Amino acid sequence: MTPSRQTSKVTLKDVAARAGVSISTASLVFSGRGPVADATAERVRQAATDLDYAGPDPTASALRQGRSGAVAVVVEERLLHAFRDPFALAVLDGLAQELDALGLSMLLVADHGDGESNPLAAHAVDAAVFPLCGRADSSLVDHLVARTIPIVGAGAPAHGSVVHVMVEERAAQADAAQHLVDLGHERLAHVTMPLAPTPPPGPPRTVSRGEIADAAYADARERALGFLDVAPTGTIVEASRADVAEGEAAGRLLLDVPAAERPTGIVAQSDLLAAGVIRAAESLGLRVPDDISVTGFDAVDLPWLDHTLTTIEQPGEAKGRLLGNLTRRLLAGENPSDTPFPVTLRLGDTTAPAPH
Amino acid sequence: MTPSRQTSKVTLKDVAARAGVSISTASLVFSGRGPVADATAERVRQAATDLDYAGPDPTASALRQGRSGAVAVVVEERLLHAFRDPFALAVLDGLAQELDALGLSMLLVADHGDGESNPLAAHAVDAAVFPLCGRADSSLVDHLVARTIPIVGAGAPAHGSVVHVMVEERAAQADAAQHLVDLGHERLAHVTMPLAPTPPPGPPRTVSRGEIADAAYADARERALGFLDVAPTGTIVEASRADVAEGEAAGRLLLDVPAAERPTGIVAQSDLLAAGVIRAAESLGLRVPDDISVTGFDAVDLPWLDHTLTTIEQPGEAKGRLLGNLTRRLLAGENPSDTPFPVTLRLGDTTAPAPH
DNA sequence: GGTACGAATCGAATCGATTCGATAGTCTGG
DNA sequence: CCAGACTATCGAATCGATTCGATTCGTACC
Repeated sequence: MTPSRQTSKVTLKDVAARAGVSISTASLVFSGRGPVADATAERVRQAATDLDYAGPDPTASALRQGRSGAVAVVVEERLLHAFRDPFALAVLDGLAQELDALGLSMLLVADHGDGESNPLAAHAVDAAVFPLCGRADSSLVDHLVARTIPIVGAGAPAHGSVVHVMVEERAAQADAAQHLVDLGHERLAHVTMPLAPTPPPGPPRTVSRGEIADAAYADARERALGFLDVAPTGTIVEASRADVAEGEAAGRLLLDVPAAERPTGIVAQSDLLAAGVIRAAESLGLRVPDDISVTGFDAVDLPWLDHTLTTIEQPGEAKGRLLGNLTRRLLAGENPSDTPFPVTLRLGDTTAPAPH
Repeated sequence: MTPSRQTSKVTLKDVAARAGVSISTASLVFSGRGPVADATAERVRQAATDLDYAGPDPTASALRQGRSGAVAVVVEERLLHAFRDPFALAVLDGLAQELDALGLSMLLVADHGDGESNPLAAHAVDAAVFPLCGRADSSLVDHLVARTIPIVGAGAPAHGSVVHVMVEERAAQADAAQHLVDLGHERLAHVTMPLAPTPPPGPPRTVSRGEIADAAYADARERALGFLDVAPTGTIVEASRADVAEGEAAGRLLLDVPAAERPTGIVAQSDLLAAGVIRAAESLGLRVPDDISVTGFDAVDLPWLDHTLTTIEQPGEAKGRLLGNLTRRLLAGENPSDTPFPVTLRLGDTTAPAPH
């Protein structure tokens, strides 16, 4: 219904013809790369306007130049779950800022894990980023390596060609546990994020040391090991998702028991899980931190939570920017190495000396 | 440091040469489009394996076929803010599901609004989606139209070439307000989302009828008009962001006044804002719904909220899928028209008869 | 006045595939 | 035994730009 539907696409050739110059000259006008007389440039621009030319075709340009201006951002789960955690969102945001400044766009790619469909085979990208710690191996990596596309990751996938931003998950989580021990807590428990891509559905469940060691997700595994370093006899419960509802369920599982068996300190692997645990505690009539101490991980902003969590401070936006930086350097031909990303324990009001 | 860095990229030509067939035959093997003898196909595949060929170059393929397999998903703000609302995330997720099924990927594009840099000029996309209601006009639209790229939107941008999913914002919000009137409430107030891309920073503020009429964001404007249809004398407050913190600030502004002036019913334009208002009320010692009734919009899942909001039910995932469907039909050459998306009032426990 | 130089422009090769029409070879049936 | 149908393969054109080396032209300098 538009007044004049263009019958065929306008190309640089058409513009050049109308301006009375060669295609190469017209190209120079748009790329601004070569010396072009002002008058000529103006004629070309006028012709482009007349013909409604929208600029050089990005595909053709990409083919010739060998770069597409897009970076694949790979997430494992459905977007809904991947970005429900404010921490993931912060990382994405930081990454977006950095890439934006480089004129790169993000191609959101879901890695379903079935080696079958390869969502990347059909797309031209200049680099790939795995911004969230996922499973240790991804079939996508082999493909990317074969295409000689640089890869940046946040702890996963584990592969020699992936440049990583590395967090000392184990030590950090041990710090949180040690903090509780220092406060006199003796019965500690731990709530993990999912240990594998498809955790057993249903309510949170207690997991064994062996299951920890075999966990497919490195971040969950390392944090659990850090907890065990400090509290070797502590109970460990796996949430099937790292969100408030699962955290609350895990909290109820741990806390809805006779007082003598009840842990007094709970180390959660994420702030959302910690918030859930706190909700569980309070709904059972237990006060935080008087009766129960709780720690989180990430230090995200939860305006609806009436506590300041004791947690591991991990600035997500900065992490995302760092990922972006590594991407830039790889694209510039540099050879950056894995980069540590420091995190620290932040004291809040959800931990206090053990009761009694 | 990889053992054998390929000196030059492997192309279809190399594979064809090694397999002893023509380029065209090799192409047929990968696209599976033409009749190829099993033995030949096998030889080609073997050659590809030998040479570490990662499949046809997506850029070249895109150029020849005229489609890139990517869809631009345009959001206005920084990603961090755009997807902080679970509703936005749900829409994105539904859209992702639908596009995934079509073999399309999402190119996340931030529309900064400055007509200067055009993030889309450099990228090949087959369609563009504006999944969240944003400002009425975007300079990107003209560019997309010139490139004859189909566009789908959720209420914005307003342009003849954009196919929309349409929500009766005004009527829906009026329903919520009417519900409060039916319960006997006489002093009503309204908390709006930002009315324009860059709302005055600082705390929420009361806005005039004129500012409503001039609002750049159609959804905020229409909802406010719906509120006014029912409560022409109600107070209206604009939040500078649609999140819990701003909702709480707006709530305090409205409720921290002498009881005689205090509204007994507050209609918020989003669930997050409503949750914030509830927090403000409770921190002032007011009970919801006994003292104050509050309504939201969207019916998102807020596991941390100890209420079931009375709200407008707007299934975000379904909305996203609908956007995906329209995209599919446009790409298939169909000519779909704007599609209504029904929303309904859902009663929860945050509204009750007016006190006294 | 002729040569050398720089600026502006152009022609043609190239990026790496897809696809159409042509050709060679195989099989069926009358 | 040959016309007709069908299968497998190939050559060449094409998608729409970018870019390198060559060409043209005017000017400055000796």
